[in-house]
Amino acid sequence: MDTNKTYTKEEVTEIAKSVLGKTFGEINSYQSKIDEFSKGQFGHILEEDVYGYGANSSKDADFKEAGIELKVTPYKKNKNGTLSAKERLVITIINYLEDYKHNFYDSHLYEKSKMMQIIWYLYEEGKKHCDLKITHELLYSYPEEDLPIIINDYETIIDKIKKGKAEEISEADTMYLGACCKGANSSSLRKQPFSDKKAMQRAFCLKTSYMTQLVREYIGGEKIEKIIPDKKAAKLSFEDELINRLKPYYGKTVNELKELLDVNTDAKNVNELLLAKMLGVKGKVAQTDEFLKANIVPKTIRVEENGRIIESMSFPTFKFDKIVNETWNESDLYNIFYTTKFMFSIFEEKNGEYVFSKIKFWCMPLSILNNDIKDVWNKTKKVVLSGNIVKEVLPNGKRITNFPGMSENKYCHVRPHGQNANDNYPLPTEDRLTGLKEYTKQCFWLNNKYIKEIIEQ
DNA sequence: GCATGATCATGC
DNA sequence: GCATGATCATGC
Repeated sequence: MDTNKTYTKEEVTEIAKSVLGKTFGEINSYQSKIDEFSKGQFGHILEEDVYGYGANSSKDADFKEAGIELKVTPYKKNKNGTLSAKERLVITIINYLEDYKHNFYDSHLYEKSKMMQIIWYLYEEGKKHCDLKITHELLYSYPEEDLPIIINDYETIIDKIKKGKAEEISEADTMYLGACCKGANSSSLRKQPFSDKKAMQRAFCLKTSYMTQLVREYIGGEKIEKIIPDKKAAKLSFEDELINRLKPYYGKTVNELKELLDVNTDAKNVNELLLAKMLGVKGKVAQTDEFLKANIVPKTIRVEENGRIIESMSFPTFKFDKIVNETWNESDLYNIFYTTKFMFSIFEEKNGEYVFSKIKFWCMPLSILNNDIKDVWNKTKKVVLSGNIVKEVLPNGKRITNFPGMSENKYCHVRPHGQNANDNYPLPTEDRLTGLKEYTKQCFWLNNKYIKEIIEQ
């Protein structure tokens, strides 16, 4: 193997093109050994067998002369025919003790990501790794319209390190560039410069939601509407820019907004339509380039005249046989809160009419996620696993359960969420009291009182 | 008044 | 058919 091989930019891409349509089994030189190889091997096979250099995690770029980093990454086809990235694209480990000294263009992150030769393979469940096929490649550098957001993300992460809060950095804090936890236990704890608290090791990454849009754009050929097409001209961060655009509408009633924006409907999703109009979006706000890439989920919140928020906020139902077989960090609940930023549109009741009062961006603080929310999840798992779901059946047929209720935890609870009580998922353990083998679909809800606290912060 | 179980309505 | 957001019903 020639470890001194150097390539030009063109050669790197030319070689990437030469493996399109091939499986990993076809391109590796010792196929007999790798019917089943580990996940980290995908990149090594490209590095060693295709480009002919040794595995490399040094500070230099993979192709130093060309200034290019090689990235091999999976995508998948969803049941509904759409494409998604299978995972986030990890760029480089964050060095808490050093990275805060550098601005974006001066950073190790930029060095490792300013130009990346991305090679995509199609992940298919149940297939052997050697049978997975490489299908697309892209010589990628940050698009001009994404760069201001990525730089702002970098600064957000660095700011948290400077504030001595490295242990609180969540992927949902930022939009496209995330800081994801690397390592599962206390052996992955690292020192940080401005606090005595140790923080979990983290890496800079392009978020899964960002990679999904890249896949849909380059592999799927999709064109997606942007809220701010020219971000270079924008002086404010994306969030502040949105708030600025919406501010003129603060304090107006729903009826005034309908009139002003020429929305003539009494449909249930009228608030969604109004928001789109206020932002000058033709389609749905949730389906714009920025919201999809950043995994921002818009939610409407209504506050009653007396200040109460009547409804708690629901999340997707969980499958009983799935939750009992997962660890906390693998769970859907953890991943929703770890990666999702919410945009709350708040409507307040005044004199019997709803007034658009403001929007607020929010993500779940890690300190709550990994304590209270985790406790509720653990208890739920235990209830399902032990078969102790039903506590009592009332004469009217209503079933009182042992799932963690609203009064047990300040932040979230578990409650039914199906078409009706007979909309069931199978149980891994028969329910002891009733002998039921399946049970009403349930989901986690954010407590209405906690939502009130969030929007008042 | 509020927690909790249940259900409706809409859109994909 | 089902997920999701919205809402109802009951009883303490």
